[in-house]
Order: sequence, then C-alpha cells, then structure tokens
Amino acid sequence: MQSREDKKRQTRKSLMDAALTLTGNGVNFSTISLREVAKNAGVVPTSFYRHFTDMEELGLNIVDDLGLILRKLMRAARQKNDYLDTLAQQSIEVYADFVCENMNYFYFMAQVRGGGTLVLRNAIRNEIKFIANELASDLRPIRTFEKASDSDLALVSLLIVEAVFDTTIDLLDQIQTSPQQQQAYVESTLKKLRLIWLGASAWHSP
Amino acid sequence: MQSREDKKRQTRKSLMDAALTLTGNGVNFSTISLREVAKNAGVVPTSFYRHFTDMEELGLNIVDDLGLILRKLMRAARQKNDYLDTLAQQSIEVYADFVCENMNYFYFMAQVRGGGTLVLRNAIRNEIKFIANELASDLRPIRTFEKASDSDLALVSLLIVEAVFDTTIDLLDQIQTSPQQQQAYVESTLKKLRLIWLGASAWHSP
DNA sequence: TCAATTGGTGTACAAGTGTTCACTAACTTA
DNA sequence: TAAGTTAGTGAACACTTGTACACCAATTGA
Repeated sequence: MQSREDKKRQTRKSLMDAALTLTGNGVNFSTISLREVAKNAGVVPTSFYRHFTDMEELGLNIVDDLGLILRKLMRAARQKNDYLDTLAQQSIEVYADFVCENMNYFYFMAQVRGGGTLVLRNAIRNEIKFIANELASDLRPIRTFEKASDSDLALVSLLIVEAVFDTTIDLLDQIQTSPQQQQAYVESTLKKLRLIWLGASAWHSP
Repeated sequence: MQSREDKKRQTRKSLMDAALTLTGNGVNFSTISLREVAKNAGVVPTSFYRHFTDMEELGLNIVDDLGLILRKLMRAARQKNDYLDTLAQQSIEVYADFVCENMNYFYFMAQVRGGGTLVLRNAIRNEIKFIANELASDLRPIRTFEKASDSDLALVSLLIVEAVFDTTIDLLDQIQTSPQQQQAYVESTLKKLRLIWLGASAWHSP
C-alpha cells in the first residue's frame, strides 16, 4: 500500500516521463500538448493541473532532474588520473555511454538549449555553468593548471563543457542512424579536447 | 508592372519572412502553424500550398537563405591579416554585428540546430561543415598551420565554428536583455578562440 | 482575340487545443 | 467513526489546427 503523497509523486513522475518519452521520440518539446502528455501518462487532461501550472513548469522540473543526471555523470567521470589524455578519453567514453542510457534527457537538453522558452534556456545555461564549475575544481589540482588563474581555468572548463554538450545532438543522431559508428563521435570529440588541452597548457608558459 | 513569376516569388518571400519574424520574436519554429504564417504574410491559408508542401519545406528554404547569409559573413570576415589575434578579434566583432543585423536567421539556426526535424538538423549541420571548410582553406596559408595536416586543420576549423555558432543563442539572449553588454560575449568568445589558437600552434611542435 | 494556366480566395470539416466547473471516491486526520 | 481534504474524473466551452474542394480573375501563350 502507498500513501496518497506517494501516489501523487508517482503520477507526477508519469507526466514528466511521458513528456521525456515524446521528446526522445523526436517530438519537439515546445509542440507537446498538455493533453498528449496527460494521455501518455494514463491520466485525464485536467489532472495535469494538480501537478503543474503549464508545460513550462513541467519543463523546469525536467531540467532539475537533468541536473541530477549530470551530477551523477560528473561522479562517474571523476576517476582521478594524472595523465590528462587518458583522463579525457575515459571521460568522453563515460559521457557517450551516459547519453546512450539517458537519451531522452539529452534530446530534451539539445532541444531546449536553443529552442525553449527564455526561462528554460536560462535554466539549461545555469546547468552548463554549474558543470563547468565542477570541472574547474576537478582540474585545479592537476599540474598543468597549477599556475592558471581562476578565470582562465573557468574559461577552459566552459569551452570544454560547451564543446561536449552543444554537439550532443550530433551524437544522438549518430546513435539513431548508425550506432556502431558512435566511436567516430568519441574520437572527433577527443581530438577537440586534446586541442583545448594543448592550448590550456601553453596559455601561461610564453 | 510585374510578371506573374515575380509576384509569386514575392509572396513566397512574404511567407518565409513571416516565419522568420515569428522565430525572431521568440516563437519556436516547430510550433509555428501554416495558418499563422499565411496570416502574417497577408495571404489565405490555402495559398501556402502554392509555394510549399508543408512547414518543413519552408524551413529547408530558410536554411538555404541562411547559407547565403553565412557566405556573405565569410566574405566580410575575410580581411587578410597575418597577425592571428587581431584577425580573430576582428572576425568575432564582424560576427556579432552580423548576428545583430540578421537576428531572425540566427534565432532560426539556434532553434533548428537541436530542435528541428532530423532533415532540418542535417541541413544545418551541412551549413556548419561548409563554413568550417571555408575557414580551413582560409587558415591554410597562415604560417601557424603550414605544417598541419588537412584533417588537423579541418578539426581546428570545426571546433572554432562550433564554438562560435553553438553559443550564438547566448549572444542573442544577451542582445535582448542588455545590448550594451554584448561586448562581454565578444571578449569571452575571443578568449576561447585564443585558447584554440594556442592549442593548434602547439599541435605539431612537440 | 480566345483558350489555358495558375496564384489566390472562401467555405467547410474533422480533429486537436487549453481551461472551466461540478463531481466522486478514497485517503488522512481528528 | 465521522468530517475534511484532495487526486483524479468527465462533460463542456471557445478556439486553432491542417487540408480538401470548387471557384475566381488575371497573366500568359497561340
């Protein structure tokens, strides 16, 4: 038996899952109707209002969940390794796997990043900045960056995170059309990171 | 007096402009209805079919126009200058101005890049690759890259173009909320390019 | 000049949209 | 056990959507 609160939480989750499933199937989040979400969640349209005032609020809650996903990602990628290149390769492979396992969330991110409401766009931007900050404090102890200023380190981190996140739609489309060539994306991204790496190393040693 | 063909071309342009105006006003392209476009173009809904079979086809034609815009951009940015840093700064300033003057097109690009149909996404991807290729042949004669392989040069170019294009939504939002701080975006992007630059220089001198 | 072509019109329809309101049944609390 | 709270229901609303069809008027080409 479950309490009323539990049941509520459950349908709430059903609604969010329904929206995510739709975005994962290639439907643009902005075009998804409240009624469609309700139907896919096995609930009558008016019930939607017991949980969210409108689709944007539901979207904001998905962004929150996405935040959790991304923090889990960071945890998984945090395998201390002083050899930068190995670290980078491992991280990107971890990332690609994560995207595979949470495709719906990453489709959502890719869509909303450039095409959501201003409110939603800002929410995504904040998540990206947060991850970049996390990365910065992970990079700080590494020898390459011991002389780098905080703002330089922040910039390097932001560039890396953007280079990875903003091309995730390419990875997702790759997975859909020819999953076996996912490795191509990993290699191309790895090369980009190596380049950024190199730049960062040279940054403060003129 | 104008021929029938001219008049047709003109309403066709009205339809595309209407769609662009809407995306420029923050409406997501995927949610724009055929009827709304027709109304804003001052034409009855059924007339739409005389020009496009559906909104996706209209979108593809906008991508084509965007291609022309971007080629114009490349031409404007092609001020030969052997001093890389100055070149980079000039290019980004040119880009920011271009985005200001063609906001609707760049909103469209930002939206469709991650949230359009698969067909539209691929169309945008191709434009990005094309621009990256152009950039690569511009970089080729520069001394820094004289020893770089073609594929390395292609990678550097792609990274640069993506770093600029995929954050254009940030520039657009910046322009909307506080236009005077547009310079902040320019500086941050310039730093990113410097970093990539440095990495590229170090790439083949181990 | 006369017939053909065609861009644009107006009506119509079935389907889907967000939101309202009164209602029910079951859980919670006193 | 009785009263109160509330997640979910179902009907109804005014409106928008894409598309089909018959039609018109003006440019075109013979």
